Amino acid sequence: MRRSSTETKAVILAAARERFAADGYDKATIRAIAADARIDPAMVMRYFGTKEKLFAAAAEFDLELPELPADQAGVGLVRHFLRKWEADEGLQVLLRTGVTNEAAAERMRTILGGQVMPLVISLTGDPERAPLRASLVASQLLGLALSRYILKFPPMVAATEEELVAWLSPTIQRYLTE
Amino acid sequence: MRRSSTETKAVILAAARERFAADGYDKATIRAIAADARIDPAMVMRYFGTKEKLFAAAAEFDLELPELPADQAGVGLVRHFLRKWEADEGLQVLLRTGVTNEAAAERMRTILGGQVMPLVISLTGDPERAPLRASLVASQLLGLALSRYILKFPPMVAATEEELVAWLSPTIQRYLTE
DNA sequence: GTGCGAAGTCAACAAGTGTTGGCCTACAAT
DNA sequence: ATTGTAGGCCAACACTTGTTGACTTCGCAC
Repeated sequence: MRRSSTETKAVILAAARERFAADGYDKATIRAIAADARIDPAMVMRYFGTKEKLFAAAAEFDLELPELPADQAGVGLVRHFLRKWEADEGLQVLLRTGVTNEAAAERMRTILGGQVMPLVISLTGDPERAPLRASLVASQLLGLALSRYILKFPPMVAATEEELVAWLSPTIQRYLTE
Repeated sequence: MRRSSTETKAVILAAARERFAADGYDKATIRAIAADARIDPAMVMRYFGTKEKLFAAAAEFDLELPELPADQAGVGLVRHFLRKWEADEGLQVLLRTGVTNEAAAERMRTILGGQVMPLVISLTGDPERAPLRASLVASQLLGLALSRYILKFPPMVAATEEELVAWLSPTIQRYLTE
């Protein structure tokens, strides 16, 4: 039984996302990805050309930040971030490899500048301090993901979504409005 | 000109720290470390046995958290963390590889439990919520390091120590006392 | 000077990596 | 039934990695 070209490409991409998210760029082997997709490693090269290009495709990512009332931005951002992380492997892919890979780090900077900053500007109407505000917000949210999902600090793993929202949202709110 | 055994071992360890901090465990090659130390790769093995053991030695780390008056803990912790990061490569070594290496992640959990938590307990006198409080503090401080030193978000890189202390210390203070 | 042990080098290994090119083989159109 | 083509596989390449063991050389004690 044979798969269509687009089908196979999608299967490979899904397997790649999973592996990159779980293991990071270097430890996610073309052979391992191919095995997950039940396919020969050569096919991965045929469809994506190169491991770097495969990663670029797997790291495609949109935060899909919602419009938010300014006084609930903190709560909304923390909750949205947590749900996005758990629903979409893209963020984990980027964080897992951005730490040791300049291209992935650059991608995260681009997301900060292209997706987070515009929201902060529209929320605060203050283009001057928006870059710093956006970075501070990102620092706390990425720190959350790091300690809960990557380093797995036990209290962060045990905490519920609502507890985390309650603790972190005032921080985010202050970074946006103070 | 020949070096003594202990001298050589120290030179290797210093080179290893630098490489592990800059590149992470996998990309920091025994050969690269040896070249930095102007020595044959075989010597590294002779002195440390194995790459894993060399890493364990290079990742030895003490936060050296100071005693702090409870009402200035936020300011003190942020400032101490920033200075410690810049003075000692140990933290960078751990963060750069903890993201894709379970042993290093475990080490960070140990530091959280063995060094941060005790301070939080002595600061708050509340052993019940100390684990969560300590984790929240760590999440913001590690997020800071991540965005400033690893991902290099431009506004975080440009900010001065005092600006960062001013922004982050209320957060830390609240995680400790609220 | 002669040894001898410690400090250092060299060459090679086995395993794993991304990547390539040639070869099959199923399937739909003719 | 034949055949062309697109999907798939296999074996091998060139290279890098950690690691090993045999060999060399320096410098001090006698």
